[in-house]
Amino acid sequence: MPPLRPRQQQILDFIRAYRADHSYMPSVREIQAGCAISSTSVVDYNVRILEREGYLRRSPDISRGIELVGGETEPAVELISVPIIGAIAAGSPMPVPEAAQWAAEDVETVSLPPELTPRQAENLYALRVKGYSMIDALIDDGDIVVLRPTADPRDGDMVVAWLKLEEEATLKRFYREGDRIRLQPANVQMEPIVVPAENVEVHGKVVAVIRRLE
Amino acid sequence: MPPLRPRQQQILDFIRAYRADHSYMPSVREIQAGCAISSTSVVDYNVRILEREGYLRRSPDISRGIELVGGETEPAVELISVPIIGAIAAGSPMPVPEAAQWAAEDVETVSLPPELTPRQAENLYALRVKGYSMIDALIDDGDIVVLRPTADPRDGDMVVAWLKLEEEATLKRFYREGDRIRLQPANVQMEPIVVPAENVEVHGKVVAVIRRLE
DNA sequence: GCTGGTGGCGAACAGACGTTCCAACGCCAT
DNA sequence: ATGGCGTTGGAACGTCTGTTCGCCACCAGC
Repeated sequence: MPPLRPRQQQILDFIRAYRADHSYMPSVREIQAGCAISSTSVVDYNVRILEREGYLRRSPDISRGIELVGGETEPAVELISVPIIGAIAAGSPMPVPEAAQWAAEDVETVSLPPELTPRQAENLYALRVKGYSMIDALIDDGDIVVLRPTADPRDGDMVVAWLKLEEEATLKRFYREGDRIRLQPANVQMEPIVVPAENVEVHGKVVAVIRRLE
Repeated sequence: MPPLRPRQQQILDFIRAYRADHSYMPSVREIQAGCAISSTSVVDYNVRILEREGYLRRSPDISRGIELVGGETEPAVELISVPIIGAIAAGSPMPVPEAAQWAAEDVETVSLPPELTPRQAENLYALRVKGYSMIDALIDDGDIVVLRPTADPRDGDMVVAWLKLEEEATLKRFYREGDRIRLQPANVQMEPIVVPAENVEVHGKVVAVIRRLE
């Protein structure tokens, strides 16, 4: 980006400052007054340059339709809220994500920062881990695992698997091996388990793990 | 707050949905079209009620001057940004947080959601874990550990400890035992190590661990 | 019946607002 | 000078947009 002219920098600063006080963007005439410019056309002229240089975007013919392109435009859309719909523990029945639970008001939620948000962020849900049965997946008691529903995971994905016979939920890396499935602990020191495909029910794949200490 | 009429709920939902797609607020006529209302006066009538009930605020005579009153006006204060000032691995020198690094522009950062933010959130920094040497603390290669500087941790805190003799950084729970210090792995199956206090340098305590898969 | 309150409808008004056009100014190389 | 170029000023145009006003449908209570 080439350096901005004083006028353009002034206008950009004004827009940023305006945003701190209002939830909407300034109009051309407010920018004019705020920067002591004598004509709206000068504002339009310079805003047009700012748009060309990539500092902001405009929606034509829409009042106050300026958008700052920098990160701080809409943090709300970047911080997605994920419901913690239950707990997961070996031997306990697996909570299944149901749309009915999502709407409930009293469900605890975690917010995912942008860095943790997966590309496909729909229908995410979270589970709180109870006990130490997931320790071979490097998951501690109390950790939050964020999941995306998948019935058909790819090899190497970390999935939450329900072993029907053993009636046990487990968190492992998933590998298909013919008609059997190898579930590999994340901890390299530990041995994998291999089970028939029909004994495994994959509920979702892990997209993030969050541990809060202190 | 009294329950909203269907029309008002519909309008409120539309405004919230609109907000996800645009950085500006909808005009009365856009609400009209989006809610299949045949007159702008109906929109005005119901928006006026929504304002009276406290669901939103309006700036008179200002285009698109609706503001949602709900929490998402200033999410910036809830989402704190933590710099990732380096990597941590056994045998490599410990990165020390320095103010100089914080201001640097090219430092990668993580954002902590409100749920992860500790009560005392000042001078936080983060390290990216390299290798599998922290696996007994349930920390995987690539994990992000968020730290708060502490020279004097309390028993049971998970700390970043630098073993001077071994020239090794490690992540363990910290217990004082007379003039020695016991460093207890988070993984209960593993044995603690006990070292003289003068051989240990505590750099910070872990307040969160973030693991991103996929 | 009459009445008042609620909610919807359509049209019109007035101001807010983006956009355009043209003249003029300073600056610099020709 | 002379002309091109970037920038400013002033004004007007046309649309966008909030607001208002009158009218109607429905319903409950008198």
